[in-house]
Amino acid sequence: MVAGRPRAFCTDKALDSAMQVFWRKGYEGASMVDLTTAIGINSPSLYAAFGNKENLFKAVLERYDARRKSFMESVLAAPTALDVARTFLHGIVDLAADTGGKTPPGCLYMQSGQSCSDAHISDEVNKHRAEKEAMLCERFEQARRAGDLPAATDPATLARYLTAMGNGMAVQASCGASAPELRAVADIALASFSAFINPA
Amino acid sequence: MVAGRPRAFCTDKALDSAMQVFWRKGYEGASMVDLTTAIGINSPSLYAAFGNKENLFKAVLERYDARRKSFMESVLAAPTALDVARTFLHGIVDLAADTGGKTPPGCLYMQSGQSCSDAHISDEVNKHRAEKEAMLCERFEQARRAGDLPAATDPATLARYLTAMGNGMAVQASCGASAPELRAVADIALASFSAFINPA
DNA sequence: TGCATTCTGTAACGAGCAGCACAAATATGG
DNA sequence: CCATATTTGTGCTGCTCGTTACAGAATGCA
Repeated sequence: MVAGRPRAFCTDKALDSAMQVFWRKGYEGASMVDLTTAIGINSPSLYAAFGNKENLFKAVLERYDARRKSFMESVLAAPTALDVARTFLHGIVDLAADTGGKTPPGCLYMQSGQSCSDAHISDEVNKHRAEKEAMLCERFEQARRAGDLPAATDPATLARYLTAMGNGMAVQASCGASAPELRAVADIALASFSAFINPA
Repeated sequence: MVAGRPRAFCTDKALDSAMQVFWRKGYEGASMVDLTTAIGINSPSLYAAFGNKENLFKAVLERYDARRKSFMESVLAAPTALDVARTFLHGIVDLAADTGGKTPPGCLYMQSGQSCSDAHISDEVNKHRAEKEAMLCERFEQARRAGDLPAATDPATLARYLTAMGNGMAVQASCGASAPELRAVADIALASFSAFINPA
C-alpha cells in the first residue's frame, strides 16, 4: 500500500455530517462553508476527497439510499401486501419523525431535491425515489400472482399510493408533526388500503 | 392622483411570471436575473415595485394563496365529509397534474418552501400550508357535530391525512405523474377514507 | 412652459459563492 | 535518512448573487 500523509478525517463520518447539512438546507442552500464547518475540515480536503459539491451530494445520496434500500428490503419481506403497506408506513414514521436529533425530521429526498434549480440534482433524487416505488410495485405484482391481491388491482397504483402517502407524511414530519400524529395518519391510510384491496 | 412616469408593466402579470420561476426553481434557486428576465423588466423596476426578493416572494405567495384559499372554500362547501375529501383530492389532481403549461406541475408550497435554508421563507410557506389543513379540520369538526362523522373520529387526523395525501400527490405530479394516474391514487385514498368514516 | 414626481435603463457595488494553487506537514518504502 | 506520495492549512481566484446610485425619460399640475 503506497501512502502519503494519512487523511485526518473519516470519509463516512464526513458524509454523515454533510447529509445533515443537505437535509436541513437543501442542495443549493447548503454552502461549501456550511459543509466544511459541519465536517470540521478545510475545503481543499473536501475537494480532494469528493471532487466537487455535486459529487459530494451524490455520495451523500448514495449513502442515504443504501439505508433506504435496506429499509425497503425489510419492508418487502413482509408476508402479505397489507403487511408490506403497514411495515412501510409505520417505518416511514419512525424514520421521519421524533428521531431525537439523530437525523433532521422528514426525508432527504423531499428536503434536498424538491426545490432545486439544478436539474441534474433533482433528476438524480427523483431517480432514487422512483426506484423505491418500483420496488413496491414489483412486490405487489408478486402478491397479485400469488393470489394475495385481487387480479383487478393495479400494483403500480398501489405503489404510487403508498409512495405519495410516505412522501406526504415525511413533509408533515419536517413541519413538526409528531410520531403519534403520523401513526394515526398511517392507520387511516392502512384502513383505506385494506378496504381497497378487500372490496366488500 | 399624483403621478410621474407611468409603470410600463402590470404588477399582477409580473407576479404571475415570478410565480412560475419560484415554482420551477425554488426560492433560493430563482435568481433575480431569472426573475427580471421572466418578467421582462430591469431589476430597479422590480425593487421599486416589491422591495426585495423576500418581499417579492411573499407577494407571489399571497397571490398563490388567494387562489388556493378560494379552491378550499369550494371544497369545504361540499355537503358531506366524504364529498369534501373527494372534491379536495380530485381538485388537487387538476391543479397539480397536466396543467397544460399554465402552471408548472406540482404545488408551489412543495417546490419553493421544502428545501430552503432561509427559515423566514419556509416558515412562511408552512404557515400557509397549515392554514389549509386547519380549514379542513374545522370543516370535519363541523361534520362530526352534524353527525356526518362518527363521534370517535378525530377531525385533526382526518385533515392531516388528506393534507399528507394532497402533498404527496403534488410531489408525484412534479415528478411526472399524469392526471389519470393520480386520480387512481386519489380513489384509493378515498376508498380508505370512506371505510374509515363508515366503519362496517 | 417649468416643476415635481415617478419610472426606466445602465452600470456598478460589496458580499458570498464554488473551487483551486501552493507550500508545509506527515506518512511509507528503500 | 532520503525519495516519493498524499493530505493539510492558508489564502486566493473569478464568478454570481442580491441590491442600489444615478442620470435620463415620461407623466400630472401650476
